[in-house]
Amino acid sequence: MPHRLNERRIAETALGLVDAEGVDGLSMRKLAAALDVSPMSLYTYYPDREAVLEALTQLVLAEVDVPDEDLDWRETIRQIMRSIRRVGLRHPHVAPLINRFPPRTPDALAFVEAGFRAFRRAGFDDVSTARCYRALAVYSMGTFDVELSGYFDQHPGGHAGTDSLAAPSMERHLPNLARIGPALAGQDDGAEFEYGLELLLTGFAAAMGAGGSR
Amino acid sequence: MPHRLNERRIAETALGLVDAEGVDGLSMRKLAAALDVSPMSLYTYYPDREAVLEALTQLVLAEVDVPDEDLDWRETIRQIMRSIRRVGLRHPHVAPLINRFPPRTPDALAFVEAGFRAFRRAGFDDVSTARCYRALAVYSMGTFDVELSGYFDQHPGGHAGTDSLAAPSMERHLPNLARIGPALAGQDDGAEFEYGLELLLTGFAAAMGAGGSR
DNA sequence: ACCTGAACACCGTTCAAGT
DNA sequence: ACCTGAACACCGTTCAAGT
Repeated sequence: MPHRLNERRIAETALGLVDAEGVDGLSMRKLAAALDVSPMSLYTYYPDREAVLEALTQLVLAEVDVPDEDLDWRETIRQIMRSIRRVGLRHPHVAPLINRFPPRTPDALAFVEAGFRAFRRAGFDDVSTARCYRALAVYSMGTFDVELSGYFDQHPGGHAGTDSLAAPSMERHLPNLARIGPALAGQDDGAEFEYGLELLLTGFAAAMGAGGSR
Repeated sequence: MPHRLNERRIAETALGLVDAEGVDGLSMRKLAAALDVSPMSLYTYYPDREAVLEALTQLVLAEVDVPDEDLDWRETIRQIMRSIRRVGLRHPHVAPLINRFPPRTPDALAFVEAGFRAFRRAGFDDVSTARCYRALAVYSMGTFDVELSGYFDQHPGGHAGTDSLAAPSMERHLPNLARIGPALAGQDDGAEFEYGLELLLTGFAAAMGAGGSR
């Protein structure tokens, strides 16, 4: 009765390691050590390290909340998108993996199905729904990219470049960048997320009204 | 007169390796071999592998075209965004790096400055310009994520899952996903990109008219 | 300063073998 | 089937040394 290894326990332990030390901090050897087994025993359950990363991503995607069924389609999408963002903020090191591995397990697909249901209830046809889903996927992934890796923190003109030696030369050659930098650095992540989200929802609604499906 | 090593030549050779073999295919040892020097000589020019990846990304960002100055602001943004997408398609293995490393060199920042100029000419204030720029950054990065890694090709309900053994059970438990899958698989990347882009531009224009800056 | 070879501390995964 | 230890073919980077 030694170790009771199984797919789920391996994925959960791997998720803990990635949350704690980042994706690069997850090695098959460290994972095995954390489970108190030999490295090669993991290969009974997963063909390679990539499969472990995919599996741990499914666990995280399953954390996305499914809204109540009686909501307006806009509010349903808002709640799903906000929950996705919260999950990303809770697992910042997993966010890049979410952008690589689509949901696959039934638990991970629950929020996708819920979103599709909302569009259908609202009268969107399948092609329009696919189009909206794609736009929302693009938006959540892009949000992870800019928000969770401090993209604008390192962006010249933002906080980083302001008081560097290069600043005078930047004002000369890139005056607009220099002027807009502070506005970029002062952005509120949550507010910008809501702004873009409403912009998408408004666009979807307009396409609907113009004859998207009826 | 041996090797004439320098920052740029290293970055260009590294870009060639990444284009050919992917990010994982770039090792300091292989890069050194391609330049016919010892691995450690690279560390005279770059502190570590990460810095080499950042440098090669700057080279790629510098490939983005800067539109003519006499264009409408919408058309300026369209042309910049399309050029970014083309650059990503030309260097698919570099796209994930573009999502991690902001433009830093003057050449890489040229298109950013051009975009800021266009917004300014159109009367956007700095805060609105920063907001639009962020939304466009989110959009281009999300586009790279979904388009260049075949996100929807592996997505259940799309091409992959259709004729698998799990299909019947999926139709039972995730009926909307099953129905919308084909529409997702049939999407035209270019058309969807244009759709989302117009949606953003329309939203920006509406915010302007409603008193964004005047 | 620029470049080197040797070494250190790791990797993922294959293999042959055990139960 | 499940798990093991040893080995292979790599890594990035430190170090001490050369010019």
